[in-house]
Amino acid sequence: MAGRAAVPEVIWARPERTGRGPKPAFTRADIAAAAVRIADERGLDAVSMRHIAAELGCGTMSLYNHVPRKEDLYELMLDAVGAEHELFEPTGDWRADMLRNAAETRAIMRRHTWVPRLMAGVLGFSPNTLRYLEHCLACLEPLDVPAGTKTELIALLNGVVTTYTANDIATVERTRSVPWSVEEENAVRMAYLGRQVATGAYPRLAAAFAEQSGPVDLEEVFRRALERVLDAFDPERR
Amino acid sequence: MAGRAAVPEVIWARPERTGRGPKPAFTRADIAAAAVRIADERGLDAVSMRHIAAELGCGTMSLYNHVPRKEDLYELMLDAVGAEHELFEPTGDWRADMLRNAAETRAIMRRHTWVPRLMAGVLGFSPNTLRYLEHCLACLEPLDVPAGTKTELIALLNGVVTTYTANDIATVERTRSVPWSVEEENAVRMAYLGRQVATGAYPRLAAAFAEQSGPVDLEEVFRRALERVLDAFDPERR
DNA sequence: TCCTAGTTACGTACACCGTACGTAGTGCGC
DNA sequence: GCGCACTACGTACGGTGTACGTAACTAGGA
Repeated sequence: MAGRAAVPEVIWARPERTGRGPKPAFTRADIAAAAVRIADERGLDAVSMRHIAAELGCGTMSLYNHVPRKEDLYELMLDAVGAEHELFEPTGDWRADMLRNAAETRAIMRRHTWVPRLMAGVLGFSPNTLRYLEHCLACLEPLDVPAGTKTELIALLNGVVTTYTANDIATVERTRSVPWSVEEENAVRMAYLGRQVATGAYPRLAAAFAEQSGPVDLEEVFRRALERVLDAFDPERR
Repeated sequence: MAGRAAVPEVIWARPERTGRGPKPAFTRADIAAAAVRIADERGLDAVSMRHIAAELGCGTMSLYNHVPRKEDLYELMLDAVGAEHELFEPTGDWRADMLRNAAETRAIMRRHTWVPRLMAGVLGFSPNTLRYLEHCLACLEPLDVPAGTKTELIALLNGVVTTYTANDIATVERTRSVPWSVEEENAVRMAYLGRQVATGAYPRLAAAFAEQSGPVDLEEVFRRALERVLDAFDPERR
């Protein structure tokens, strides 16, 4: 152990202010809000310490008094958008409540298309994440299964929401700083896919393509996936 | 449209070589292999054009003759590890076959801990992805549901595998270039979580914590999640 | 056969990134 | 009132992706 660097504390365990010295010109929340604003408007890659500082009208290095590392900034950002979850009063219908939670998560991700990318790298138990977890458990109160199963349900459902929504918005986030539109990029990718399938190298895939008439309703696909997951945990449906 | 930049072709649609000029000193596959090697050994953040060039013993800018943008490199990397999927002969038991596919995906991600992070940003229909998709459809041949439902099953299952495995390995990837160990970082995070739960602010979460006796077997949790998803699509189980 | 056009390889250069470090000034706790 | 812990911030360093220019090379058309 001797000589080894100590593990820094989680950002949430670090006190925002200790009392001594000049009054800070901005708070941790200000920084997070600025970062979120930048990510929303100009994409996640535009979230640099310099840009945040510019947005806040302060020097770049001042930020490090509030946020020790950039990775902590990412946790702040995720926590900030986590606050957008409405922690409504559970209705007693756990399926409906969880569907509502899922819909809200999806909506949040649509508003902040960079969220899935950050979630893939950060395992955060931020205050708002914990609050949301607790809220989900409250919604699941009527469900008569062990608590461990409930957390598994929450994890599974959140995972499905994330991956499904991430696929929808991946192109949006990618084409952020590029001189062509999302639709154009999608068209190119779909054209390639169509050409590949047409070669005959993927017969079953081709059949699946041929089967579908008209455009897929992504919202409907999403809804079905959620229902399936909920079914898998519903004692009355098995 | 006039004056607008054209959308570049998907990397897979670009021919590897057109015939004129000097013989290339390395191939696209060489670049992908070098990138994967670096990512495995030193983490995804170490995958820079300069490092790849050093690994290949060539100039940095030479790479751009083979890979127009770095994002394309990411697609190459994902396709390269996609080749590690064993496309076995379907047994006729679609559940067993899909479980095997899922286990392989999980194993691949454990070998290449950077995969989830890349998958969150790249929507790729690379050759190996298409082959894997076709293979999954072959495994699902005995399942008597519409083709659309089968693709939904594949998507849902892959999503679950990704999110579950990503959570396991997120810390591994994060602590790559940092002077403390994964265990130490996890300990700090868990300590914080324990402290928060102990405050009493999250009673249901606390109850869930108290309920579990002994450490959770992540592998078992994973297996259960898969079974649940498969159940949701199994006509004989509903 | 030779010429030329398209490709490859590669060095230089630029704008940008995270952040280590040093300095100056502020205001709470003793 | 003093000291010290804290804030703010400028400078600088080593890294990044990649635009651009140049030289060498080779296949196809004359």
